[in-house]
Amino acid sequence: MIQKPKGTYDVYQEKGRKILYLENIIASLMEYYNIDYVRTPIFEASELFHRGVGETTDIVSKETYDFLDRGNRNMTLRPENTAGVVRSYIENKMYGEANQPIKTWYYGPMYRYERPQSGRFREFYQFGVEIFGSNDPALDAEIISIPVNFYKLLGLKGIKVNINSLGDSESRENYRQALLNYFKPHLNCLCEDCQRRYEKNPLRILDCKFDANLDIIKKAPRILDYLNETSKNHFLNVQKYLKAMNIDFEINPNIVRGLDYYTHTVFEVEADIKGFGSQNVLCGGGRYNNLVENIGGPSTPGVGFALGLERLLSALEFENIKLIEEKSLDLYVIPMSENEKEYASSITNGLRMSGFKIDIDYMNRNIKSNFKQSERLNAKFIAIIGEEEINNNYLTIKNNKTKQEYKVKIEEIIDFLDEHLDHDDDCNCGHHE
RNA sequence: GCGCAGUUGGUGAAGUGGUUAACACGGUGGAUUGUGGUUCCAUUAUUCAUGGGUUCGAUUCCCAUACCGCGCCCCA
Repeated sequence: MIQKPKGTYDVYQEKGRKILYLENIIASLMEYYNIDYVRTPIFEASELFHRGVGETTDIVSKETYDFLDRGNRNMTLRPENTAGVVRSYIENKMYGEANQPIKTWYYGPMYRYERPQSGRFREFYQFGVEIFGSNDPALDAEIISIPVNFYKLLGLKGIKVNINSLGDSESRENYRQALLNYFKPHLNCLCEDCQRRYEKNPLRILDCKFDANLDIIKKAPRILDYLNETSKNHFLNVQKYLKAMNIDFEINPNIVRGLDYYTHTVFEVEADIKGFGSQNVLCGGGRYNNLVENIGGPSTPGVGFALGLERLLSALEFENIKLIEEKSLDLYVIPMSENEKEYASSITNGLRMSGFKIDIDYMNRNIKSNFKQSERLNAKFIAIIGEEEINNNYLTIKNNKTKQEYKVKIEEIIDFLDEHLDHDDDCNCGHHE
């Protein structure tokens, strides 16, 4: 048996409908924000991610799907989409457009070679927004508002917004030095992972679950004390706008993010749901004012976020949020025998083109099984087509709920269905029978 | 990359070193030759992830591989 690759999954039936529904919500939400859709290739030159995401990040150093194409070019399946969107922004010279800032959203699969576990796949889908050309702190707040509003729209309750600031390059570098100096004499008190972090990304030490209770960690210098005046003001303003939008947040100085490109605001939205597993960060993002320049464009500020669809779906499931209604049909067509199938096909096709949801038996079931099938399909009406119906130009249509039967003339079927389907079955207003 | 636990039909699953692999749901056919959702009957895994090994014999024991699940690292 050929199996699907590790860490991937198939989408079908119920799950497929759910995902299509979410995709529609995303697209219409983005219209409200006046954000344009952007789509970039699933693979890019490997160098893009090395320069964009950062050579030293785990994502690039050990999690990418790399391959050599037939022209011996180094290619990588995108592990995230920010670098790709920035490349597209530069390559298409969007920085020159009149319409600034440039607001873009994307949705699609990302690839990371990791051990799968709860809420983590090798192929996973992200919805994200990237906005270029403005350093306005109000925009940082707008970015944070998108996932918050999206989750709210879906009815997801247990979410928590954590924000922090890494400051501009100057502040960030000062702080890094301070941390290195601070931890140097205590290195052997830290766990193995943290000793490695000391070399690679000292900010991460603060985030360690293992060492979290050590005094050295608790008393470590705090980034917020190292922000210069500009960075401090930016961060205060972001908070001001968040409050104006009524978005609850917490300042968490330990959020540093694993991607190298962040400056100023960084944030995470986590599922604050008891028992929800360890992969509880549903969304992450922040400002990246140096990224466009690093990738080779003009110095341009940017800010964005990405959220994972799989984690969102499992959070919704965990909170018992249904999203979609049960599938249903307007009419299920039952030909009595082989002789009526041609006629039944013609009726079915006509009604579909008139906007009804119709299906018909293709298993040549006996009538009893077909009635069962109509229930499985949640059909509101059943049409039985036999010799008598064909000869006399009518259909026997049965309301699957009330069991009432009607003989409906062929030319009146559309009117009949219109009339009976408009009024929902559980409407008790008494205006119609 | 590391650690732990799993893998039996369409589904949920029980089970044992030895030729019938329980039970339930679902599916199909019938009792009812054009009206079901109840009931009853029949049928539904030559096979227990894959490949090796031990054995007279393995789905059951051992090893390897694959995949799934959970955790670490990291991230969405």
